[in-house]
Amino acid sequence: MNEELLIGFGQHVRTLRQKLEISQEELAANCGLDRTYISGIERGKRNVSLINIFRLAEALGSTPSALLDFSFGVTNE
Amino acid sequence: MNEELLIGFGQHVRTLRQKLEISQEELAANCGLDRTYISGIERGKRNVSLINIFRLAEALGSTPSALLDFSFGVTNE
DNA sequence: ATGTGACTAGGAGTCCGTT
DNA sequence: AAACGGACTCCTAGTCACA
Repeated sequence: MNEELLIGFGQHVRTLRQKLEISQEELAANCGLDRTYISGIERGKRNVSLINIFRLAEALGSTPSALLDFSFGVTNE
Repeated sequence: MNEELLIGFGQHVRTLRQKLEISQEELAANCGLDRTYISGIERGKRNVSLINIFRLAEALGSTPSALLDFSFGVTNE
């Protein structure tokens, strides 16, 4: 299911952010996005688009490719 | 700039599709998207969202991570 | 410092067609 | 087979007040 995918992505973003020991607010500032938007992403409520994936990756000191490299419960048949 | 990013992504999609020797129409059918939408993506006119990146990756016999692993002219900065 | 619901504008994505 | 356009629906980007 798609929901799982967004949640998996969000958790991955959160993990990377916490590794940097920065708040959602700081991350938001670093990539020019809104704090509540970051919150929505980490909770899997947002279907982020390509451009914002690149922005996030940069702000997280990672790469877009690495940002999509996560496992998620493939409830999908 | 963002435009370069979308174009880079689009070219990468096109390359992968041509390796499979399938048409845009076939790719569209394989990932449940519209033919004209695929065309737009390959031309760098579309800012694809996360869920569709995953769908494209699957239909291309690749991974989302690999799909974002391309270089693009960083006209940025 | 974060979660959440609601909101508008604009873009994602579809469907018709022509070149 | 693919580029491109118009018109359409619905969702995402981005922001707000508030829990």
